[in-house]
Amino acid sequence: MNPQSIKVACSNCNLRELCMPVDLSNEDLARIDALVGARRKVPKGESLYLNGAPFHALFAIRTGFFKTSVTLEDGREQVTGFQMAGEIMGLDGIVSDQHTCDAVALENAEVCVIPFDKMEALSREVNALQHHVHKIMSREIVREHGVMMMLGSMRAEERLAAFLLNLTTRLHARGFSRSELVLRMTREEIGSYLGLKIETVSRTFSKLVDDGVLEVKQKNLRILKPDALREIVNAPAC
Amino acid sequence: MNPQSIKVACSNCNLRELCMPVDLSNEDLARIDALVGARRKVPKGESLYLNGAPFHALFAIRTGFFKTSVTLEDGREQVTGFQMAGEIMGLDGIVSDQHTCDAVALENAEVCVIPFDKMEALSREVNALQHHVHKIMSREIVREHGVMMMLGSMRAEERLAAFLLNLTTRLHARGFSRSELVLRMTREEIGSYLGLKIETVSRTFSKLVDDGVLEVKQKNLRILKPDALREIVNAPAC
DNA sequence: CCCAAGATTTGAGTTACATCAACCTTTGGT
DNA sequence: ACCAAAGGTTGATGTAACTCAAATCTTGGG
Repeated sequence: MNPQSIKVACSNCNLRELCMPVDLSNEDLARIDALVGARRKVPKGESLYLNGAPFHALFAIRTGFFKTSVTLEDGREQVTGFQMAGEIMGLDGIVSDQHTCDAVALENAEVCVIPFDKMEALSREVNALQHHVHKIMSREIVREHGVMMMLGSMRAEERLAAFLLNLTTRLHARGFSRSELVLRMTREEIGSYLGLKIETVSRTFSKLVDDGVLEVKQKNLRILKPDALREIVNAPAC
Repeated sequence: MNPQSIKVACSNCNLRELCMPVDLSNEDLARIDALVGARRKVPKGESLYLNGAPFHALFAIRTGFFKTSVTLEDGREQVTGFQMAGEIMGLDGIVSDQHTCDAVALENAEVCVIPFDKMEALSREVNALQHHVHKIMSREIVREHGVMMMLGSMRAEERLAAFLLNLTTRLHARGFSRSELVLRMTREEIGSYLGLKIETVSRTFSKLVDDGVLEVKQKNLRILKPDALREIVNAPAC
């Protein structure tokens, strides 16, 4: 198929149920189609936006994989999340009309650009869209509560187990295997996200392999005992 | 003044500029007045809502001080934030129509109850309100990025310094001193928020006192060297 | 006013994770 | 295809923060 012939339209996007409200009338759906102005390709390693960049749009990931991170003056980076197809990025920029974190593609990616002023205008008219936007932002707040719990209260093995379960859950919702996955990020990025050093991430992976919970071949993982991962998260200090 | 005579109205609320959009017409302001259904008193130690409770309203703090926290199955609690007058609580409940954290008053408090369906309806008509709500949610997301940075990348002394600077900044915006404050939370709650044990919090306070940065008398703090606190946050590992 | 329960501080010893270091593996540019 | 650079693993050692323990201080109910 000719790339140019791919219609930029939510209505025939196979991610629709992930990033758009359900139960829209055809008319409303057409209006939402009109909302998505353009697509943008982001090659692996390049940024979708950087801290300080002016904010004017949200981004819905069509394909690819991103990390977001904040950086301290002295250079310390904290990865705040990993985002995959169907997820919305850029919410951090609304409050100050500037982005306050970096969003970098971890593999070649393509995003739908959703101009925020147009989205606000349309969500005044389409109630389902309005509520959907509120839910997306609320979901992000709740997700971050989980990260805070992980960083503040869990030990290394629990953090890694929680991270892997979270990844596989989201991948499975996108039609991938529950038990096999390919990590798109480096050990260092995992460590930054989990508040651990790279050596600790590596050792914790090795321990899970020794325990027969995981198979690890580079970035390819196979989860042999998903219940063991769940036990690690729930029944910790033992 | 008779308590009953206090009018429930944003238009004459001295916190208006903290929790409401500015530059509203008198007409829009009146409609926002009508939005705030009731006030609710929350005595010290009691909850405004708990994890699992049905969500139907946001809450604007009029007086008092809250903590929010999430709890793991095994009982570990992670404090996710401390909230003071003018701040909005309950955003976590939107995504699933249930609250997903606990909100507990750390001193006698009073909140304005903002029914969420009414707020959505009005924000379809008052653009400034709509954008204000988006900003509030975005601000919370950005705040949580900062907490993640704190938990994932800072050492105990940096975390406490960042915490104190954040508190005094917010208190100062409400007309309080930049240098003196009264902690409304226990050392344990500070520790939970900062991902530290109570003994570490206590020792870190003691070190800051030894260094002449702080005076601590119970929950009363005086910041003697605010610049020293800023240096601790920015120039860490030394 | 008193006392029990809760909160805080401080000291001593322990540990999970970090740091330092060496080595191995993979990747991408020429 | 080669090689330098980047990513990853593993071992030895260090340390910030945790745990355990005891003493002190504060607070609220009767």
